[in-house]
Amino acid sequence: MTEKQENILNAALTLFAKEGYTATSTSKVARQAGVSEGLIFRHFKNKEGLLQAILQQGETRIKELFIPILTTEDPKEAIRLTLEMPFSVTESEFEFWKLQFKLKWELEYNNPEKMQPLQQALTTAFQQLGYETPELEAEFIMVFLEGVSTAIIKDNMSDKRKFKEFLVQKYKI
Amino acid sequence: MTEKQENILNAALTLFAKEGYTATSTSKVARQAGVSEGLIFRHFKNKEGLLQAILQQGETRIKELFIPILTTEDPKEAIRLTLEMPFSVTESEFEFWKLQFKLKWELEYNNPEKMQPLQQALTTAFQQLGYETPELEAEFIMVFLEGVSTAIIKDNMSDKRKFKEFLVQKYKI
Amino acid sequence: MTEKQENILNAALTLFAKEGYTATSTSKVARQAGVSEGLIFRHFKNKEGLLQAILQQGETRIKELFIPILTTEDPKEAIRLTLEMPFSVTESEFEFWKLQFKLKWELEYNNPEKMQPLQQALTTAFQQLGYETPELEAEFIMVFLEGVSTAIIKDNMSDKRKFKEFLVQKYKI
Amino acid sequence: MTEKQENILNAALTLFAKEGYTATSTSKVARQAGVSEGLIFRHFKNKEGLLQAILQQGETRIKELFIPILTTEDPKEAIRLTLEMPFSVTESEFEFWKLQFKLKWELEYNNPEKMQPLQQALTTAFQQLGYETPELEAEFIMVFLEGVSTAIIKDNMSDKRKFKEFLVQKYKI
DNA sequence: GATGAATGAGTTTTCATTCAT
DNA sequence: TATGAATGAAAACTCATTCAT
Repeated sequence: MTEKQENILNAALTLFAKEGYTATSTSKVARQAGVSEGLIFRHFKNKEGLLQAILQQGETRIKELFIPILTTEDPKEAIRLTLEMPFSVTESEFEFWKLQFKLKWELEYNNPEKMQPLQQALTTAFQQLGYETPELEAEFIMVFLEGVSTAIIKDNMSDKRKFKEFLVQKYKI
Repeated sequence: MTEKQENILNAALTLFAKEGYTATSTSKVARQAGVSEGLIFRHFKNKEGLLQAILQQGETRIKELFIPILTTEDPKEAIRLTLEMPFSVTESEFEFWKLQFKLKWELEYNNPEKMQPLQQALTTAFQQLGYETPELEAEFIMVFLEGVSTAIIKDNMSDKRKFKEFLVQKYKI
Repeated sequence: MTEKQENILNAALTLFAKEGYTATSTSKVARQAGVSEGLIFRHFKNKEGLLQAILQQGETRIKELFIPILTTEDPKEAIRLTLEMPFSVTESEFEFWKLQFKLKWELEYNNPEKMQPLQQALTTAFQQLGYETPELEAEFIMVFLEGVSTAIIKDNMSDKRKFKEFLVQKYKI
Repeated sequence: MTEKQENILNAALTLFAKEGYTATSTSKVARQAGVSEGLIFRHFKNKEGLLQAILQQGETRIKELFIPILTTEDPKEAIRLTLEMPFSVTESEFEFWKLQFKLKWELEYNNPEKMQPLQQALTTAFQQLGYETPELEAEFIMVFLEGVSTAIIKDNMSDKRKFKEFLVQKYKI
C-alpha cells in the first residue's frame, strides 16, 4: 500500500464519517487526500470500491477488539470487558466507529454476523454463572451495547465514568 | 394542506426512510408522489424545506407518544410504558421512526431535548420507588431504549415477545 | 385601468429598471405588486406583453417631452431645451429613463424613429441659424445627448450644473 | 489555457454580446463551444466566473488601446486619437466592445476608473493648448465619446466618415 | 503510478404559463 | 376580476467515471 493510497483511505474515512458516504464526493476525497481524482479510481476501481476497502479494514479491527473478550476464561471478566468496550474508544478510533454506525443506517449495510461471536461468548459466560436464561441475558447486553455506543459516539454522553461504575455495580463484576 | 402536498410529504417520508435523505432525489419524490417536480419547490421552498416539514410532523408525533407516560401517576406504569414503547411500534409508524434514526446519523440532526421530558419522568419514577441513584437508573433506561429501538427497527429483532417479557420481569413491573 | 393593473405596471417598471427584463421573474413582479402571479397573465397575456405595455407608456411620455422643443419658433431655444433635457430629469422619471436605456442594450429593442422628430427639429434650427452643415450639427447634438444621458443616469455625473453651463456657453444659447 | 478553454471564452463572448449575459444559458455556450456543459464549470467555477474571465481579458485590452493616446507628446494628436478611436473599431473587436456596453447596463457592472487615465490625459492636452476650462473640455469629450461609441456599436451610424471629418474640423486637429 | 482535462447523466432549482375555482 | 395550485421545460450546477498523456 503506497503512501498516496493510505492518504486516500484516511481522507475517505474522515469524510465519510463526518458527512456520510453519499454526501461525500470523490473530488472532495481527492482534494483532502492531496491527490488527483483519477487516482482514486485507479486504486479502488470506483467509489464503492473505496468504501469496501475501508470496511475491510474495519472488519479486521473489530476482530482484534474482540480477541481479549473471546479468549478470557473468566466469565465475569468477559462481561466486564464487553461493557467497558464502548467507554474505552480512543480519540483515534472514534472516526472509525462513527463511520460504522453511520453506514449501518445510511446504506443499511449490516453484517450482524460479525457481532455473533461476541454474543455467543456472552451467552456462555452467563451460562457458566448459572443465569436462568443466558441467551436473553446476552441479547440484553448486546442491545444495551448498541445504546451506550450511540450515546457515546453520537450524543456525547455527559459523565461517562459515573455511568460506567453504575453498570459494573449493577452486574457486580 | 392540499392533497398533493400530503402526497409529497408521504412520498418523501417513505423514500427518505428507505434510501436516506441525500440519496433520494427530488425527482424521485415527485414521481412517487405523482406530482411535477416543481411543485415540491413551490410548497417547500427547497429539498431542505421538505425535510423540515417532515421533521416538524415528527416532533408533534413524538410529543403525542409521550403523553401517556408523562401523565400517569403510577411510577411502575411509567417505567413499563417506556420499556414497552419500542415494541408497540405499528407497521404504519415504522417508517417514521426509521427516518428519525436515519437522520440522526446521516445529518447529525439531533435534538436531545425532545427526549428530555421522558428522562425526567423516569427519574421521578425511580425516585418514588426509592432507588438509590434515580438519575442513573433513568439514564440507563434511556440508553437501553436507544438500543432496543435500533434492534427492532434496524436489525429486526428475532423474538420480540420473549425479550419484552424478560424485560418486564427484570424490572418486576 | 384598474388599481391592480397599475400596481403591476409600476412594479414591473421598477424591477425591470433595476434588474433588467430577463433577470426579473414574473413572480417577483407579482410579489412586489401585491397581486397573484396569474393576474399578470390575465391582464398582459405574457411577460412580453407586460413589457410592451410599459414601452407603450414610454412612447407617449417621450412624445410629451418633445412637445416644447418641437413647437418653439425660436431655433436657439430649441437647441437650448434639447441640451437641457437630460439635466432636468426628475427623480420620478429616473426609473423610466433607466429602463429605456437598459432595454435598448438588453433587448436590442430600438426604435430610432422616435428620436427622428427631435433630430429633424434640430436640423431646422441649425439651418435657421445659418450653420454650414446643419444635418451634421444636429447629429452631433443627438450623439452628444446619448452621452450626457448615460453620464447622468448611469454614471451619476458629479457636477451637473457646471457642465450644463459649460454647454450653454459653448453654443452661446 | 487549453484549446477548449479558449473555445468556451470565445463562444461566451460572442453569445453574451449578442444576447446578453442573463439571457445566454450555459448550455448554449457549451454547444457553441463544442464542449460538454460540465467543462464550463470545471474551468470557470460558475457562470459568473466565466463572465469574470472575459471581463479580465477586457481590462487588459482596454489598457492596450489607450497606450498610444497616453504616450504621445503632442496634445492635438492625443485629442485626435481619442475622437478617432470609436471609428476605428475593427470587425473583430466589435463584439468585445458591444459586450462592454451591454454589461454596463445589464449588470450595472461599471468601473469608471478604467476610463480615468484617458480623461486625465485629455485634461492635460487641453491645458497645453491653452483652453480656459480644460477639465470641462475633457469631460465633454468623454461624454461625447460614450455617445459616438453607442451610435456606432448599437445604432449603426449611417455615414461614419462624414461625421468623423466633421469632428476633426470642429476641433481643428 | 499519477495527473487533470473531459464527459454525460443526473441533481436541485427557477420560471413562464395554464387552469380550476 | 382574481387567486393560487399545478405544470413542463429549461436553467445552473454536481458528480462519478474515463482517458490521453
